[in-house]
Amino acid sequence: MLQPAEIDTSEALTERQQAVLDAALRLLVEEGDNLTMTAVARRASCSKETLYKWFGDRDGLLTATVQWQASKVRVAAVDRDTLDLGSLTASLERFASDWLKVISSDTSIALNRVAVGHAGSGKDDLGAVVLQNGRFALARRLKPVLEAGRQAGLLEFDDAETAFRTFFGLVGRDVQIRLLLGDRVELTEATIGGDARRATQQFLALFGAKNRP
Amino acid sequence: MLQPAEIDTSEALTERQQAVLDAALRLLVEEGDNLTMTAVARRASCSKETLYKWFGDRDGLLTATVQWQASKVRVAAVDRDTLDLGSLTASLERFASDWLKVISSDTSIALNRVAVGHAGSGKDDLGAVVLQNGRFALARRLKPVLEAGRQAGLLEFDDAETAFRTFFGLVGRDVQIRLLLGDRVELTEATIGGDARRATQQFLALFGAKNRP
DNA sequence: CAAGAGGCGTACCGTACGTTACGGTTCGGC
DNA sequence: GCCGAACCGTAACGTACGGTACGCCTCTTG
Repeated sequence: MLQPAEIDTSEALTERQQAVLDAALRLLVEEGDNLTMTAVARRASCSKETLYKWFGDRDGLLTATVQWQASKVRVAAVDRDTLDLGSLTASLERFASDWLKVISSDTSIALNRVAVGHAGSGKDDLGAVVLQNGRFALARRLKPVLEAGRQAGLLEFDDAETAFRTFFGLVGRDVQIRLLLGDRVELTEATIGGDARRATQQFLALFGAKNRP
Repeated sequence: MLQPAEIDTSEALTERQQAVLDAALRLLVEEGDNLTMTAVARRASCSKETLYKWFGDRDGLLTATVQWQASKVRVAAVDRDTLDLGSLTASLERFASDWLKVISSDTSIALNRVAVGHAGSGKDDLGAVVLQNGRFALARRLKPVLEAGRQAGLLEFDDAETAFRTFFGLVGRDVQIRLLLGDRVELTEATIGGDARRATQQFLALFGAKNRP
């Protein structure tokens, strides 16, 4: 397991700095890891000296960019006052659909690509950041729902982590690795919805309580 | 979908050339994508000129290395003369276990990392090569087993591709992306075996025929 | 043994890019 | 209106690395 790498999203970012990071982000999506500091400066209409003053060096800029994007995708957790099979199903489908939308987005693909590329040559911890705000953030948001489902007698499982990982696998399947490797998987709004429903039904078939309350 | 990118594994590789590629492979595992031609030459005890003569340029060397590794992991397909639930289960577990072993190996992680890094900046087609010899090769080997299971009345599904992708998801779950991003997932022989059994049971629960023959 | 090919080691070139330095401009505060 | 700080644009520096050239060695072939 990696370090918590807790992100304090605020960190006092100026409007201007956020704009610069947005520019860097757009450039990252277009150019991948071979963006240059000069290009970022030009795109953001700022000087390189400012970039170095604000972010230290190239790696600093990259991590700041990744964290900045991460701070934007924070999705609201689902409310669970009245929990019946219908609302549980809806929640799971919503999570699945949101997740598929995220991992198939241009920015997510670009960010994961550079993070994967940087992992191993342990210069920075982009991988940890992406992991924390991707896979682990999803787990943190979904597990309460699973626990609530178990409390309500709708789900049966021993370990929430294992249940979550199964759901994760049923939803994502081969999509993320294929996208990262450059395969153009067709993911329209419709197929995402269908996949979300299918994954949810499969999950319920595996972990749904046999005798409902 | 990417181009077929059919690999002719032989391509007349000299013993010496294979040795050079092995050196490059080892270096790739150690250094990641920032290996230099000089380092490869030194490690392989050959001159850079030879590298360029044999492989054209850096990308050529990389693709040759990836293909060379790919040509080594070709796993034998399972025989299926007597197909009952026991042998089908064993086959599936074996596939799952082999697959987990592959994706958690150092070389696979390194290769996937550089392929992911290169995808998008469409210089070469490392992503296609890795995909063909990874995810798609697995599908080609596993689908006949699934079809045979259906023929024998042990499995029920409409689309073999969909069934395969579900199996893929149940086996891999979050393992590959976590490994690629640098998370140190604990994957001992024992846990791999357990995961393979669990995934297989879940798959059978979802796609096993209700009334066995 | 002579000739030539293939290959090793190394020096070298060109370039791209990270990083730094500097002059000019805007802008808020006195 | 003046001062200093922040910042823009750009030029300059240093280095790392992809790619090439060349001299020397070794081994095969006639």
